[in-house]
Amino acid sequence: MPMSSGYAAERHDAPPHRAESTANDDVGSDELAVLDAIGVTMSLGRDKPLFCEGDAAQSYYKVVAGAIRGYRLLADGRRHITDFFLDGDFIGFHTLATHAFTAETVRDATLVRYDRRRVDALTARSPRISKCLLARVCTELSHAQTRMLVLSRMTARERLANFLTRMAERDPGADDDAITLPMSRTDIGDYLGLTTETVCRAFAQLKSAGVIAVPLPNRVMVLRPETLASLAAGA
Amino acid sequence: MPMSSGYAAERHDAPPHRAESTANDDVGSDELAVLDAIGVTMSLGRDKPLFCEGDAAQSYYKVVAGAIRGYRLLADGRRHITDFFLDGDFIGFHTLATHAFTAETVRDATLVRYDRRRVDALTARSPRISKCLLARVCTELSHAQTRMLVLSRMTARERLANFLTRMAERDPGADDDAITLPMSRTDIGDYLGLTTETVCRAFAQLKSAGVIAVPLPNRVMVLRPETLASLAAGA
DNA sequence: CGTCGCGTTGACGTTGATCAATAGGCGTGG
DNA sequence: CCACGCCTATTGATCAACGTCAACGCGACG
Repeated sequence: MPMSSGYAAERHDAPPHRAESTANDDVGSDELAVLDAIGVTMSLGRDKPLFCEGDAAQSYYKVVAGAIRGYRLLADGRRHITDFFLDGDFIGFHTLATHAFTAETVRDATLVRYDRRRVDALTARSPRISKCLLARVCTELSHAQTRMLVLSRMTARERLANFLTRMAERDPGADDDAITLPMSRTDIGDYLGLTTETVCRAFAQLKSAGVIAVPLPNRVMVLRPETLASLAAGA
Repeated sequence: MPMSSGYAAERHDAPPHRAESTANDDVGSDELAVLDAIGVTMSLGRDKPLFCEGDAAQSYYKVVAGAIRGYRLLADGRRHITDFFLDGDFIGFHTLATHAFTAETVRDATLVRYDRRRVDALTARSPRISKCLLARVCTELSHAQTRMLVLSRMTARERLANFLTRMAERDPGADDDAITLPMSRTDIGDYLGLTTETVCRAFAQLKSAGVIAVPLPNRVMVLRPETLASLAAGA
């Protein structure tokens, strides 16, 4: 029976990013070092496309600064944001012939771009790197399964709590209880399967319950981490 | 702009299973052949566990006959079925140290069980196999992203249409328009993020619209494939 | 023949979506 | 510096989809 306490919904998701410093096998940093020789740095303004769903994959990316959203659309415009990519995250490394989602900047961003052929040549030759790559994709798959549980079975409040918890884990802020959100309420809604208004109301509920404070729309202070965590886990 | 016609929601998901015969690189069948030497066949009755979420992963499986559900639970019992595994599907091959979900039989099933260490030894030595494995996991990830879009943005009717379309693709039945559903309405609901009752009503809607016929609860005839497909794509 | 499990349908409640209006920040131009 | 316009966030009122609770049908099985 899967009944561990605490942050149940995430307990199989080792932080998929910034794992370089803590991974039990230290392959991550090696991968990084090798890739750095290939990468080219670039900058983009807000809402600029990196690539489109269905495009032939020619490059991989790493986020240096800023934020990227990856999303899919239905024919009538309904959108789901698959994931946000923040500082240090890799984009598109698990790609078959074509990209599975569209990626664009949420705000001004600096990225490193890697030529796909050169990376693939490296990974094909090194079992070490390809093992690391496989582990990353597996982690992402586990994360996607967690997100499916969130999207299919959690209330708006729980989804937002889950999102905030995850952002807190990823946020570089020194404080564990202060989160900076680079994306809009609409983006958060499309990430959580909700509308902008419902996201706002969920924020309002968490505020009035004293769980968080929101001094600025993109700034969240966590006042009661345990309450937030148990909401995030669906308890 | 990702705007291709037809089955939009799935257009990046090459059939993740039974791809052995049609894959552009024929690595899949080789992987199969090598593994067959390791596997041990076993049979199970209905609702029997294969492994639990969080268990240390000791075996991988392939479904020979029957159906398996993989699911996750929230603390209060809310369930989401991550995926169904049908004839020919592999289970658990993309696993880190522990299983990311619980797996159990939906009905009587025959499986092949592979010792994890022996498989890992094989894959570690063969770039060919590990490349195939990576491709499979990437395909599954793309599929999971499609499911997130379905769960977050589609109506009950569209979700069911999507599910039926996918089952029709996977179903071994000679007829393209006859689907056998091995799982209960509750299972379908937990797969689609709906309740049993809503699944029933969605079936009723598709029936009264003349899109499908349901001579038996577990038997679905597709009367208007185009209508079903456009619903499944969210058009 | 009775019971059990599952599917189905109906009545009603609740959550979140939709539609609409207001507020607030921020940049631009007067 | 202030006025204006634009964009995003927020709040309110209403609506619809889906969930909940309950009853019933029906086949399987003892």
